[in-house]
Amino acid sequence: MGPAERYNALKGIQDIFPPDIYTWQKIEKIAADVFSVYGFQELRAPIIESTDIFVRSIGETSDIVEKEMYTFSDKAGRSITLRPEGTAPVVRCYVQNHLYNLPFPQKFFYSGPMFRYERPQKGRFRQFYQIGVEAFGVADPTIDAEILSMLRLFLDTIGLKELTFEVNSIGCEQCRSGYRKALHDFFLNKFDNLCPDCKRRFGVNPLRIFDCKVDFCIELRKGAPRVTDFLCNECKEHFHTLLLLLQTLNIPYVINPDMVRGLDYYTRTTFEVTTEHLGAQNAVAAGGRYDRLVEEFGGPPTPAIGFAIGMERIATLLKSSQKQEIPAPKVFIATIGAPAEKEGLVIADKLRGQRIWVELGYTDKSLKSQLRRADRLNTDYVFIVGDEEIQSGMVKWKRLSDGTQGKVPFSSIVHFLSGYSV
RNA sequence: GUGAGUGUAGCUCAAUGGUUAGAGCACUGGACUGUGGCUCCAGGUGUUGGGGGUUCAAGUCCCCUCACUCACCCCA
Repeated sequence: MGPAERYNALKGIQDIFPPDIYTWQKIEKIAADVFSVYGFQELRAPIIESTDIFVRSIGETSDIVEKEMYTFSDKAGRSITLRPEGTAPVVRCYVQNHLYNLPFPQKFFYSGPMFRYERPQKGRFRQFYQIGVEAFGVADPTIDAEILSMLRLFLDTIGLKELTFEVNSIGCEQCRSGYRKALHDFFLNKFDNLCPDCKRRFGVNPLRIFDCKVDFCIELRKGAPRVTDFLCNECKEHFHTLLLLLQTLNIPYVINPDMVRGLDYYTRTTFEVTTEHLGAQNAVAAGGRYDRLVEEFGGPPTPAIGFAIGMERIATLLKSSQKQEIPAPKVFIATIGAPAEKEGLVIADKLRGQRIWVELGYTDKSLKSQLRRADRLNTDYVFIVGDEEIQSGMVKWKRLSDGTQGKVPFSSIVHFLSGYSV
């Protein structure tokens, strides 16, 4: 690239602008509309936090903390991190501001950029946007079902199809210690045959061996104990009730006993919504329960559940499946000559005062080119103002959809367009 | 961090190692001097990502570098 193009956005970080921005606005609007009928209220947490907020919640051995965080020192030498996910800041905010004293249950949604230092690929960026929700205070699986119902309503409203809801339960800490031991015993005598990645996983988090796609690892893990077989009675009951509720709500789901989450704070319910149309990064939304996290942040024991939606991934799916809706001006004022240009500006001012979108033609362009521009903007009405119109006090109008035209007194333009005002 | 692929006009892409690197779309103007879409005509842009090498000759082959893309890893 030449000298004029030397400055580029950082790797894996993209600009969003028209026409794509309209897809993003649509996603945000539908999310806010849908979430609000479930009683979720917006919460804005900062995008930078003390590093240990993420280290302690996500887990020191997680990939995110080990190698993906944007961490740096501020001028006082404090370790600061750009948030790699949204839940930890919300929980910090919840505890710090004693939001558990708000009317129960407390339900929040948020949206904004997250940052992970990863190699970019399809559907994966270093700065990416999530819309997330968190519900605090309810242990009952009813709210798990509500959350999934809310996610379904959002995805339905936005118009996405061919999605799979995968659910699982990874139990509480008690179930998992028993399971971890059983898993350890199972893989111990197979250790030498595991792939290098899985050998590492064995020591760090044996659950992730289930994520491996290497053929002989898939073979080796056949017959391995499943976390669902190790659930305690309470967790088992919780999971079964959730599944019944999902059936009651006609939410089709697939139990994926291999689904493990990359963040350590999850307990019991985990879920993921996936698609076949996004390449390797196939999750459009994911979440789960985190019943211990509030307590770990110094708050009262508070069960909680949430999920996050990947905005880029939703936008990508929408762009390939739906025609992009681009807003168009209602009025274009084409003018001929300087006096007319001045008159056009006055008319435009009046219409804009009525909240009507008006574009101006500017007289350094021919009438033809002004009309062409009006057409490309997909304008509804063109007003033509020249010497004749100023003489007669009548402005010419033309409706571009069918080419009909007529005249209207300058003073009646707002009335003429009355159907278009707010 | 690892691997593979791709870099040519604003965009999508052509060009056997051989003259002055082309086409479509888009943009601007004209045919129609005050009327858009359809048609026709005209117009402009490139250090072929950058650097080095091989060759009589490199967009094309080789090396380095940068960028992008996809995949692994991991995840939204």
